[in-house]
This record gives sequence, C-alpha cells and structure tokens, in this order.
Amino acid sequence: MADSPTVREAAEAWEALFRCQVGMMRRLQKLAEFKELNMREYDVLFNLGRCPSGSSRLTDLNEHLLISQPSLSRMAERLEAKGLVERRPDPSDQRAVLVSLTDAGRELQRRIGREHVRHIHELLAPALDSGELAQLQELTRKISAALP
Amino acid sequence: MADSPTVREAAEAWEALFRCQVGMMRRLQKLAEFKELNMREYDVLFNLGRCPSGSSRLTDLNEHLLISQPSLSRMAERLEAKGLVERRPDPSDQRAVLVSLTDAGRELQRRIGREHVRHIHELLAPALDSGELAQLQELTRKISAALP
DNA sequence: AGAAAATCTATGCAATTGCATGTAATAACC
DNA sequence: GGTTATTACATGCAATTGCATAGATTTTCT
Repeated sequence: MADSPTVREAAEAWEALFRCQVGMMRRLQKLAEFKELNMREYDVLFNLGRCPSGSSRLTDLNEHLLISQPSLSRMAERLEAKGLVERRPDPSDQRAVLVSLTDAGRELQRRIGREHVRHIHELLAPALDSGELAQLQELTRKISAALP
Repeated sequence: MADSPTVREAAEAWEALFRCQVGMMRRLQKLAEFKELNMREYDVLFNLGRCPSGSSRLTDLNEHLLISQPSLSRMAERLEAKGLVERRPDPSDQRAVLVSLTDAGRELQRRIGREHVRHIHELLAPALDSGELAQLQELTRKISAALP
C-alpha cells in the first residue's frame, strides 16, 4: 500500500478533498459571521494576523489567496477605507507596499474567527475523531510542503 | 486518540486542508488546460458529466458549486451559447430547467479532464504514497458524508 | 378547492473580478 | 556604468459575480 500512486488514485483523492472543501465552504459562507465581511476578505485579515512581522507585501499575501493580484490590490484599498488595514511603502523596496492590520482589523478578525472556528468544529466533530483530524492535518500539510 | 475533537483540533485540521487546497488550486488554475475554459466552468461540465441521468436541474447542480444561483444561471447561458451544454424545461416541473452536456461539451470536458488529472498526479505523487492518498480520500469522504 | 408558503429560474443593478497594460523601482547582465 | 530584464503595484475596461427581487409553478395547509 506504500506504492507510488497511480494517476487515478491521485485524481480520486483530490476529487474527494475538493468536494469536501466545497461542501464545508458552502455551509460556512452563509453563516452570520460573514455578513459584515465575506470569506475572501476575512481570509486576508486572517493571513495578515498570522504574519510574524505583523505586515506583509501585497505579493506575498497574494501567494496565500486565490484572487488575482489586481483584485487583491483593490481589496486592500477597500479594507483600508473601512479602517481594517493600513498600507505603507516598504522602506527596503520602494516598489512594494506593506499591509498590516489596524487595531480595529485585528479585533474584527478575532471576533469573526471565534465564530468561524466554532462552526468548523460543529461541522467536523460529528465526522471525525481527534486522531482522524490529526491524520488529515498531517496528510494535507505534507501536500502543501511538497508543492513546487 | 479517538476522543471527540477539541475546537482547536478541528480548526487546525481545517486550516491545513484549506491551505492545501489553495496551494493546489493556485498551481492548477494557471495550467494550459484552463485557457479555453476556467476552472469554474470546467467544474460545471465535470459535474454534468458524472450525472447518472445525464442531466441536472440548475439548483441540484448548484449544490456542488461555490457560485451563487444567479451566477450559475448566467454561466449556463454562456456555456449554451458556446455549444457546450443544452437547456430544456423539466417535463416533470415547469419551473425547472434541465442542463446537460452536448457532444462538444462532453468531449471538451474529457480533453481538459485528462490534462487536469495528469497535473493533479504530478502535484500529489511527490507528497503522498498510494496508501496515504487512500486515507485522505476516506477522511474527506467521511466529512462530506456527515455534512448536514 | 382555495389561499398561503415554498421552490425554481431569470433579471436589474451595483460591486467585484480578471486581463492586459502602464509606471516606477530593483536586479541582472555585459 | 549603463542597458536590459524583472519585479511590485496600480489602473482602464470589459466580463462576471452576488444581492435583491420578480415571475411562474408547485406544495402545503386548512
């Protein structure tokens, strides 16, 4: 069972993962916490929240998102207008823009995050036990780590 | 290890799965097979392709997608204009519209699908062996099956 | 049967998205 | 050191998206 996978095995596993993700997202997206900020916008705040330095270039941030660079550029603009993020030129590279959470942004991210996490638990807990979740985490991390 | 999971465990597993999905999608989306049809449109053809009856109501189809109902309605319109799908009234429910693949649609779906599957394999094979992919499939299917 | 509620799709419209491209700054090359 | 290539972000513009809602049919309830 430790053989190198066939194309079919890879495709079927991916399909299962993808469908699982769609099913979860469809349910999560509609919940109350995403009324004031949709999931894409929340995802930006979330990613900024876990930046070690507290701020990130737009391009680096974009690596973690599925939206295009121009889209992120404008989303950052809107989030700034809402007072949730700050933009300032990168002192070490005049082309770049550093984005970081404002206090209000951090607070909103945490508030939404708490609800979000609670709902994730509600969806996953009936399906998998603690050990299975750990397995799932390990497998998906392995994939992420191996991506080119 | 078979305990009921904590909120944290659920959230961390979900985050790992989500990031894995984003990483995979970002790479897959840019490949040549999605030049003539983007992933969202391909996904519609794919879902129609595996409909047992060969056709599906818009609403049922929409269950498997992340786009909104009006968006799907218009996407179906565009796919019909391209000659890839057919729309006809549901004889058993005058409100509903049945969508199905045309021959051209089925052929395009298969052509894109072959490339797509090959690329999925390229991304997953270096990360997981055959048994691990089977585990991943089982875990994600369990989640899908348990969703409300 | 008839009224009220629910379901399925389509459409008006504003907002968001992506593509192609522009501008400015940095890196690479000779 | 100066030219070329690359990188980072912004912007014009057309296409797509979602929200709110309308229109039409079916289901439910009494």
